Amino acid sequence: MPDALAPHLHTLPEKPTIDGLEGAWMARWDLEETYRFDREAPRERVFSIDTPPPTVSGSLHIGHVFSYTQADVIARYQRMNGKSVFYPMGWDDNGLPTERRVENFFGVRCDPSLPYDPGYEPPEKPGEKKLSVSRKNFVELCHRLTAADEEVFKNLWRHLGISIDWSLEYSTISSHAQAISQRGFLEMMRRGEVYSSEAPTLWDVDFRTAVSQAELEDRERPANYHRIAFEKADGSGTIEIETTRPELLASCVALVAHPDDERFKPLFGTLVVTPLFGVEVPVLAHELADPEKGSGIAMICTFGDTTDVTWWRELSLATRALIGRDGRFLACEFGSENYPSRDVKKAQSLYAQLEGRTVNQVRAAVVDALRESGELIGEPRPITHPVKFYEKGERPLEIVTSRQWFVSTLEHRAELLARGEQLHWHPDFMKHRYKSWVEGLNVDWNISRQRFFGVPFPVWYPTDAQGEIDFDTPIIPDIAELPVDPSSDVPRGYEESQRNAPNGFAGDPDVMDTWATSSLSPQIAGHWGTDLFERVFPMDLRPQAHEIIRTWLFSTVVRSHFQHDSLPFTDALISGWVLDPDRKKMSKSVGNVVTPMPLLENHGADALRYWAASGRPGTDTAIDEAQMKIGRRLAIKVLNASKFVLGRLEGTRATSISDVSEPLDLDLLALLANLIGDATKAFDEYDYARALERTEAFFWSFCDDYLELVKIRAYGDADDAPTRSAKATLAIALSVLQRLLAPFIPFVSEEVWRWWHDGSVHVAAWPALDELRTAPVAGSVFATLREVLEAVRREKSTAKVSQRAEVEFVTISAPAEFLDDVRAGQGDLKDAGAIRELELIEAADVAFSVSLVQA
RNA sequence: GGGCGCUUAGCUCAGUUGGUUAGAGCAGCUGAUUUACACUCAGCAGGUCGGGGGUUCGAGUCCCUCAGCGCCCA
Repeated sequence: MPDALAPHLHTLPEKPTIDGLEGAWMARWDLEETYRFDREAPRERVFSIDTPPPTVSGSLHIGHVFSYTQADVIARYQRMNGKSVFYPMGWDDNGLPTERRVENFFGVRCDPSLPYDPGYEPPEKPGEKKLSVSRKNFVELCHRLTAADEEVFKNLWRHLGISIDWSLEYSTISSHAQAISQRGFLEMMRRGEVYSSEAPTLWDVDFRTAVSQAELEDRERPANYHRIAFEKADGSGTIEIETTRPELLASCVALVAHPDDERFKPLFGTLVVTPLFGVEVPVLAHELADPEKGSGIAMICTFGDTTDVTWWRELSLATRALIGRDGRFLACEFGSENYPSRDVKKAQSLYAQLEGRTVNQVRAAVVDALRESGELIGEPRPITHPVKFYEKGERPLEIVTSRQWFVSTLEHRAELLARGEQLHWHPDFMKHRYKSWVEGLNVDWNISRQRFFGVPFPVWYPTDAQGEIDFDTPIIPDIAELPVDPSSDVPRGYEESQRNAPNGFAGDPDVMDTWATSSLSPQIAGHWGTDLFERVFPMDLRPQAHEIIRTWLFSTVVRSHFQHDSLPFTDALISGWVLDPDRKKMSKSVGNVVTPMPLLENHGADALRYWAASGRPGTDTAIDEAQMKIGRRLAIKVLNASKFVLGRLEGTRATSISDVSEPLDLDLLALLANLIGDATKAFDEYDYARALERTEAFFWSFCDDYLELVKIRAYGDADDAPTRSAKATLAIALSVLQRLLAPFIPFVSEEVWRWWHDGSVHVAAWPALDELRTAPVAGSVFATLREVLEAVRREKSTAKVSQRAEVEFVTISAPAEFLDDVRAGQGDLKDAGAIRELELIEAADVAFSVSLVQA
């Protein structure tokens, strides 16, 4: 920049305003392709960002502004730093949230058994009762609605000035993303990192799908302890257990107590008989039985909770699963091999009343029956305890046995922990979230969902002569054929007529978990398989919120570890939460969710960005409109100060750094050099908030003190050395400050930059120390002059006169060095303070005496 | 139960490897007022740095302990 400052001033506006800047610059950036990624840039000149693809079916909220601004500030810094920034935007549009939104928006429901209707149009308004549509029609409606939702999000990012290269836009349900997901799956299959198995799985009975460990949450729920008597098989008495789930009595396969529990030691290996159903079950020992809980001995049912699954597996117990996929009790026949009973007739007649009913209904019926038979001891005792829910669900999860695809994570736990150590976390302490999650994994990652709008598994299965599916020898397509939809595509060597027929084939009916797709965001955005991928992978930065460390971050690390033997990104920038103004977490149920658009309209994009960039990485931050107003004030100040400085430069010969000669000016440049060093270091450490804070403080002091000191000198009728020194310094400082502020307040920065430059500030070079060619050590002239000026201002304030009021003389008693500084800038000081005379007296301590001109 | 973070002025937050008298902004109060900016400027006031103990010449900062708030994992 630098050597020829004030080259060609464009016209300065008479009355500059920040209103309307957004629309104008948004359009101009599009036109000039300011944020376009240079496809030819070599890897070392690329800065690639693994942008979080938002779920467009979720509501837009202020958290998006917060987190995406923090990433954008880094992107803009890197771009100015000479990097070609790979900054794509993706939309995570598949999955349950979209399905649910489509169901409500159009008033439809997916019924996969229906045939496709090519001319289908949903009703104008959703009716009372949901209309059933085919799977393909349903998926089409999902595409239609997400396309509209994406526009809303895109509009916000553009208004916020997020410097996305929109030519890199992707969606996780596109055909490209499906092909990548399916390829990723097939390669894991080839390497033996996925497997399918029929196993007890956590199941949401409303959504009728399996869910993974990462999607669980514990909720405190009221329940009742029921004390129930089991008769010993030899008739020698009873054992009392306590359970919160008496409805599962018919599923009971054993009782269990801790191996060291003296109360039950003599009973281990003996049999007891379940009440009501008369089934003989063993009494067993296992460490997971908690002697403190209930009566110290528990009933194992298949399956009441995940501990039951562990017991069932480790103790090799019978399976008496009675809850179906819809949460209702299945049929069963007492007296059959798996359901023996001492009193088949009694058991069957009771169970006949339970079959087909819900969990709550069965619980009530069983408790009544126990009360009647006298086997319920006392009355149910209310407690509250944590119950596992699907995070988006409304009823407790059940455990249902079904066939699912799993990714083997447990056996790779140590490697995955090592990856977490290898990753650079910002802030560093966020790595504990990852660590404790990986350490707490207890099941492999279930990636199958029994849903519709998602990436299908690229797998078919042969059927035998009886039409039974052989899951052990799946039929898979070639990579080149992807994406495939096994529910409509036919595997090689088969014909459509053989679908679900004996000696034919069957397509895998499930779709992948959304995280199984979005965990490939680097591969999808970077076009895995092309040279682009080599230029952007591993990504330089993964910006994201902390609540999805266990899902998105973890799953991306897993996929990259398996596929590329590397981390998917070197650095993770973890944003905090946005809290409501009362520092409460925002949530839909509380109704305190804040939408960004009104704030954006009221305060402007630069103001919102200022607030967001003031929040340090990982720190939860309350919505603070006062802070936004300060950002707006800063933007306005930048506008006015720029106009003032550039007005001084108008019509003068171009200045250069070699014109800077006055001690005050040299000092300012040295301080500016310090600022550049601080801000650059802070950015390199992802501490953008610190860079902002330093730059902002400098800028205000530049305006209130430096400008005040030199404004008269800079007027200079004569084009003499002191005047040229001031003008050169003003030009350099303005140029540097505009660039340092550009990542934070891009709209106003661009506006003022273009008053005197042709290109965009956002692709201008980040300020470098060698632009200033000045002594790295700042002197004290500026600080000294400021101190004297403050004393003069204080005197005038106390006297309640104008700051422009004249001062007869100022007596300064101070050490020699201080007086030298004053002498070095006494002309500026007299101008700024309207001081007639300075009297300098050498003394040990600094003291001032200010005499105002009497009115 | 294990872990992480936070606790500094009325509010929101800085405070780097321990080092002068703990800082900023906002709010408050007192003023100023046409030559960049009222979307302005100046000044003032406001803090036993959550409690207790320790290390040190010296602690907001390091160690121990207790408490409160928030979150993560089980």
